[in-house]
Amino acid sequence: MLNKEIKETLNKIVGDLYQGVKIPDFVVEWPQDKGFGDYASNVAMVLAGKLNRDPMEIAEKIKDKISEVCEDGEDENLFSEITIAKPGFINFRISDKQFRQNLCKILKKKNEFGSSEIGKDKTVVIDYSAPNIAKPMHIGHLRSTIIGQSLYNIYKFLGYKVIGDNHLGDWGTQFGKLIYAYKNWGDKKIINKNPIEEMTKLYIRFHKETEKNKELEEFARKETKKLQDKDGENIKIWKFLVRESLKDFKKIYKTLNIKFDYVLGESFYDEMLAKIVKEGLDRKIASKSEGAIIISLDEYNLPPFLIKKTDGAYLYTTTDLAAIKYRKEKFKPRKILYVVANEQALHLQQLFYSADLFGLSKNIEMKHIKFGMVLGKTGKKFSTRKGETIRLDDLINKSIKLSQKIVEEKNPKLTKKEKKEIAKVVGISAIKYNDLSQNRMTDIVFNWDKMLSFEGNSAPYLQYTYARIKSLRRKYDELYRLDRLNVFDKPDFSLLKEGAEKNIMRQLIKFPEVIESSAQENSPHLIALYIYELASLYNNFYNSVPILKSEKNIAKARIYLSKSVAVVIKNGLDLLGIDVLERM
RNA sequence: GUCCUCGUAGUUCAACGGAUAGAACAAGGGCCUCCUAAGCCCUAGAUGUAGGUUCGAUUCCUGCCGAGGACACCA
Repeated sequence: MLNKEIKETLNKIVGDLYQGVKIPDFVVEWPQDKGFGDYASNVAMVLAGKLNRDPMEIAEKIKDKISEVCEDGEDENLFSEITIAKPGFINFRISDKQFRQNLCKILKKKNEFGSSEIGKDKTVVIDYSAPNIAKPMHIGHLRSTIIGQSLYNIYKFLGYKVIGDNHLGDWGTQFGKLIYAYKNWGDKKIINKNPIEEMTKLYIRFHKETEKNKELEEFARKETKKLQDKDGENIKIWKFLVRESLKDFKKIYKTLNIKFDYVLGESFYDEMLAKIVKEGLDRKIASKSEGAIIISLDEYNLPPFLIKKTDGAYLYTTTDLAAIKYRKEKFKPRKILYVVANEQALHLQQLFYSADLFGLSKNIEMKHIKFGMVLGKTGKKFSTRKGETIRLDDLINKSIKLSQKIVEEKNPKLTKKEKKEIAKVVGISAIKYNDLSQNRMTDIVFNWDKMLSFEGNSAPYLQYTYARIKSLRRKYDELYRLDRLNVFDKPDFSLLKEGAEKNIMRQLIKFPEVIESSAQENSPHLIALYIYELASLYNNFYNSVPILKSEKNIAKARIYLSKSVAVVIKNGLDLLGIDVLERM
């Protein structure tokens, strides 16, 4: 990757020039204004501060040295020009040859372009989605699910061994409530017809009744305890709920193309919980407090972590600790990423410190990948208990329906089958892209119009760009089908001299760097942003120069440039878990 | 009360401490006898507030104001 090469070169040169000086952190980046060059570095300015000298003077020296190291002759070199600018920037212009070679590389590597081996022999566990059993998946699960899957794809593309784990909420107090409601108010016939639907109603009813009768909480607690003690009837009801829920979840995962390597719910760790707590007590990590067992986190300035309740039942805290232990032993990961909403920040902080105390986090980077919450139109949290949330299946259906209408409008000539397929892909993509294109920690106030946007910076825009290129390609093949010269000759990219073409080539060369930084920052949105910029540059090009109608050799070069763009758009969208379309 | 996250055009979002703060939607104007107008081009419009750190701050630090969230027996 060019940014790394440049950084290395600079490091070496600065090391030579200023021996014995510790080189401070500096960056090699893309200047906002391409007038400055393709890459820029602030190395002279950071050095100037340290050496107390004029940055321009240092920049000049570095520049001269690079010119010495590199030979002249534009075609052989990485750089065609190095300049220095105002406060002390060193700007690099990449030679045309590099750009042309990069096009060849893209066309050769195709769907491998942008991938790497930097993650070789490293394992990363990603914990995402994690819906609760016996409730429909709702809007609140969307971000974790989509962002998690995208991170999964990105790490995999970089050569990591990735373990996707869906830590289902299939254990705990909520089941006491559900079991109580099921036993007392449930009508088996109705429930069997539509299990999750009916159980959700019962759940909501439970909370309503509790407001009138506090005793219910106590009854529910008892049912939970009975379940955890493996009471036959309760286990049976529980199994039924898990089975039915999974059926529903799987439908949604299939639609959204979400995959897991493991689906280890909280119940999976049940056996380990007593041991963990005992170990904690034995090693004096945990202690008794007010009848419960806690891990005191005073030294980290955090509230205590409750791992066993007064009534003897365990909590998700205990389960989460057990899960770390299990993952550490089974997968030996470098990293564990928790793709979980912001509201869990405290819990995860406590969890990570507790894991530290247990010595579980040695050599493992545990990270909370947070995101803002999706809020109701009142600007407050949606409440499942009050039944006000938006169901994921409803959202998906609504989006597909809307996109169906738009396909009909825009492209009535397509066959019915095609329209249906396009509507499905576009509808789902729009929802995904809406989330993945922003890294916002701010909460999202849910809004149908924004969620289902099909214009501007949206998935359909990118898919449209891709489909356009595919269409060009089909026409091109037809046009030159019998032209030997054009069939066998390689494209001559040196014919690409337009500004719009250069802009595209500049953008294409960045792709591998973007993927790497998106993994580093755990931010799929960097990829989304990048593809959007690429598509935008391409559409500008498309509208400003003729492609098929230009001179034969230029047409060929432009077609292959277009093809490179299509490859990169597809690779990028793949990483986001978004499908492309041949036509739309 | 303590802690966490966030305040950027009318709206939704960009900008590893860098050069003139970028887009999209909405508003106004233009571009289909020409490769997909789900597109392209042009116009107007923003860093909550007061300080500090430095060559340089939307970004880092502190105070204030505002929004959301969390704060031991739910997950």
